[in-house]
Amino acid sequence: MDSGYVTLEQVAEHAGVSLATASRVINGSTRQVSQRLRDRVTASAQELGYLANASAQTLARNSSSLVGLLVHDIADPYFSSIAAGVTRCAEEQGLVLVLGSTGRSAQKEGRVLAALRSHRAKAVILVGSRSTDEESNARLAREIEAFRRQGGRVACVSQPGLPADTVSPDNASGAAALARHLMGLGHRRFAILAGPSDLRTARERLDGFHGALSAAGLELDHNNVMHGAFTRDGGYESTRRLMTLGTDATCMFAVNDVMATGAMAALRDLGMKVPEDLSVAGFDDIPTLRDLTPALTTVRLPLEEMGEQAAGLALDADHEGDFRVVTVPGEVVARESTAPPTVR
Amino acid sequence: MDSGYVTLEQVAEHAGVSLATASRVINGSTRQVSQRLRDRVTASAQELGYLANASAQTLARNSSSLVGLLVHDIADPYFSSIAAGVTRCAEEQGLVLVLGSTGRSAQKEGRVLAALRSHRAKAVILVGSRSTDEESNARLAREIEAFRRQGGRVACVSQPGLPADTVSPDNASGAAALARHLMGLGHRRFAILAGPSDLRTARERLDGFHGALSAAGLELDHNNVMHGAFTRDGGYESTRRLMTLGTDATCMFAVNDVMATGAMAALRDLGMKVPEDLSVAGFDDIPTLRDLTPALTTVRLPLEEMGEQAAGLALDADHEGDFRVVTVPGEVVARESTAPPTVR
DNA sequence: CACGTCCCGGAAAACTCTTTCCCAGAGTAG
DNA sequence: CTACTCTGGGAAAGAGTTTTCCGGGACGTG
Repeated sequence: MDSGYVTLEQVAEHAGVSLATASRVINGSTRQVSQRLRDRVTASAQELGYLANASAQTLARNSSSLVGLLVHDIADPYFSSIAAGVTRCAEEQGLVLVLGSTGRSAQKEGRVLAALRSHRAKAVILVGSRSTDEESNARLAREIEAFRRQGGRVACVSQPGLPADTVSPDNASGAAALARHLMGLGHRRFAILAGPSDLRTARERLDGFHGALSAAGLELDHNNVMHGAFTRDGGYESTRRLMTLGTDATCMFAVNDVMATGAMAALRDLGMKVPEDLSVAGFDDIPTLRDLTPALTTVRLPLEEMGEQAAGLALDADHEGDFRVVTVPGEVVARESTAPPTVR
Repeated sequence: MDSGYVTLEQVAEHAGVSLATASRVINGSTRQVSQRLRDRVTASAQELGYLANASAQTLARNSSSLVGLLVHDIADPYFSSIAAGVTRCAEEQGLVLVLGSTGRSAQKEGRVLAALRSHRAKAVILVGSRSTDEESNARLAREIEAFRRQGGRVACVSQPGLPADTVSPDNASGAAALARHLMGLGHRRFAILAGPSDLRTARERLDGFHGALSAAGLELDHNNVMHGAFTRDGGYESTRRLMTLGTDATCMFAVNDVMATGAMAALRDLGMKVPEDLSVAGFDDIPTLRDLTPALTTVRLPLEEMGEQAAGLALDADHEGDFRVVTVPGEVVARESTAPPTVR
């Protein structure tokens, strides 16, 4: 019961070959090794219970098997769904996933990125849109460049515009399609829970929705657009505020499902019925939230697949050219939370 | 604009000191370095943009700043909540979190554990109960031992009985308290969605609930205990099965919230009203599921805190004695999904 | 003033791999 | 039969840190 480590040198000695040969057998390099020695080495490794020292390998190869995943909040089902896709993909390739939860802090993000660089991570996947603040985006772009210069690959989800491969939902089109669907039900006056005004994803969904209304000749009353946090509680708060101020809307669009969840809770607390008193629609189609009642009309995004795709982009080593952008369409899913407006 | 790396040697040269001195300054070893040299080194490091090579450090120190977190499924809100707590704690200590999603496969679990060993991870946190299968538990125990022999620390959440520090919810007491609460409402005949029969957590909750019923002189009809998957769909399926077979229960206990969610969906699809036709209670109090209607009566567990506590146990370096067990009490939260039984 | 002690700087070994370079032997073409 | 090319094995040079060990100077004591 030795408590120490078995090194490759010990394996080599046990097998009666040189260190070089042992290394070539264990990691399957380009060089050939005769079947005889090959068997001897694998048998010895097996017998001694050899486990390679990952840091030594990383040091020697100057490249590790680590892959980074940066999300804002892993407890948010939006991110955890994407994370599940990334995990699956990383595991398939025998890579080790490093999870960073940044809480939307650019500083934390920088720290994690530096740690990944310091570990010579093979790739990093940045999930979730940053602010539209030019300066912090520029800093992020620089960090990405530094990462890439060191031989790492970078992919983003939901953050187009960065110097990296990107998987991005078509927020504008999805929101526009949703708007058209809702207009088709007969709605003419909308309220929007628009999330933070400087968040790219929120902004695109708002603009897409707004654009479709305009195209149909409808105005969007400024008083009906509420900005607030991109969370369940943000949706709750914004809705209460909206209702306190009063609104003539017959339908409310929350730019993501968790905000819509908060909205429905607020309406319930206010004694309003969805969809009878007000229709509510969201965006994302978070799996865990599909069991809400009334079931939420929303725009479905294949979150897990998006995670897988991003991982695929980041790990597809032999691509060198321009940055690829995969646009993921959203699909309107009509459920019970929306209905034709009640005639008053 | 060099595309390469800055090494400590370059920093040392730039500062006009030896490699040893530079190392002592940068990582703050036990040895003293004069203020003068200290300043010179930090200035040089700053100026050159030095970033330590983590694998070289790991190799030299034989210990890394990696911490592993093993969950069954990161998309499950139970695990992602706990993960959020662990992440926070790890980040505070400047550690890098490695996420492994095992999908309840002992084999995958073994692979991730080996990877962590190979990286000389400082600690690993195993979340979620394994099966009650003796053999796979023994194998896991051996892996844990191997990990610890290499100097790593181990903590578990919800998996007592392993040779490691443990944070464990008091499943039996929580379920018993819930049972008493439901009996207090007037229920006498219960149905139970019991999850997999070989899953420790599920079993404990079932036994705790059952025990409280027995203590009150109530029988639990075997036909009213449904085993099935520990998931939303498992809950859905089990409920449909139960209803097809027919039941005299007035109240249903699902051993976790996600199963309860599936149960409520199934009841809705069958045209039954909760709680009028049947009361439903769950366990865990998953934050994302708090907005279900009717709101779910459940047993609240402080999931994020549990994650933090586990991380705390695993990272509290100067504890050497026996395995510590932190038992986390659950608190019954009465909501709308349960009500006194309707007199028929 | 001689001697021991302390403090701090540097040289070099150690950590465990990968990979380059060299070499011996076998096979092949002329 | 010579000269050349392959093939596969081994020695050794890295990769970037940490840490041990050694030594020189300052300081205090007798």
